[in-house]
Amino acid sequence: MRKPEADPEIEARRYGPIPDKIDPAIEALVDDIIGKVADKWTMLILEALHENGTLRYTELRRKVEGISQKMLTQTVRRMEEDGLVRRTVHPIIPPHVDYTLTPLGDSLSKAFCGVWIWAETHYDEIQQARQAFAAARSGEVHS
Amino acid sequence: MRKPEADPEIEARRYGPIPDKIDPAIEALVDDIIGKVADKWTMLILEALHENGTLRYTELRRKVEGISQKMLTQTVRRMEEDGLVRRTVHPIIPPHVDYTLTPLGDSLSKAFCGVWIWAETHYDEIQQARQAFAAARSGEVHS
DNA sequence: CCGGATCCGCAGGGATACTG
DNA sequence: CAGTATCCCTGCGGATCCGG
Repeated sequence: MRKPEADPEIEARRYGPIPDKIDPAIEALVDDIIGKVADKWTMLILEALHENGTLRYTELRRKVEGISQKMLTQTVRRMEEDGLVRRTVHPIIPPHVDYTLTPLGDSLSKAFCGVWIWAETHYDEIQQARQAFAAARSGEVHS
Repeated sequence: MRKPEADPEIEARRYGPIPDKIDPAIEALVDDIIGKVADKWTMLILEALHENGTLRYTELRRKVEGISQKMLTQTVRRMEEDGLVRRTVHPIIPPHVDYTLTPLGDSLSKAFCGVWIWAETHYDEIQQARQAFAAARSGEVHS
């Protein structure tokens, strides 16, 4: 399911020049958004929901390996606040809450697609770089 | 300079099906890389170097607004270790150290390009979503 | 002087226990 | 089941010091 679907809106701008950010207020805003969005857990949750469509709390927790309940709740709430995720509570017992991407969240997950592809394509180069770095370190002359 | 240059390698795979990650070891590796790369400072440094080509420590510090010296050094060192950045020390007085992206780092910055475009395109929608969320909160019946 | 290492105070994240 | 509350500890930011 992790297919690199192209977001038409992004594709449309992909080969046109992006107006270089001039307005510092806009720049700060964009940087702020990057700050919230360029987060490990945000990205992994985004991916999990993009792959699975709709997930319940516990399902999401299982898909996003290693996340704590606190960070799952916290991150998903901020994503809801930012309009990336829709949270639906079914008032039954036992409780049933499911999460799904909004169109906005879906567009972001598509924007991140290139990064996933990059990671899948280049992870071996990173490992090589780390080994080379470690080798250089140990080979250094310690004055 | 923030142009959405297309990475040929990514573009080539963009419309083909990505082999769904099956090997859990690879998956863990990719998630690990995402964990390091999906970081606010990493992304902002990547962007600064992509825009400017080569920067000295202090220049980089000025381009990446709000970063502390500690996080700048720390992040840039990890990026060097992962092969994203090349760090060149000129042994002169006063010291002169400059940073530039490796081809690997450059390819990552291109992969992140879609996210920048997304942020620039949708930041107003996020703000609206936040206001709507706040309005819904204040309009709630508090039990 | 530049680049960065070090120390410290505090916020943020992890693990666990508890509740509607 | 889906969180909240609590404790604890890592990790970040800010200030200061240092080597070249």
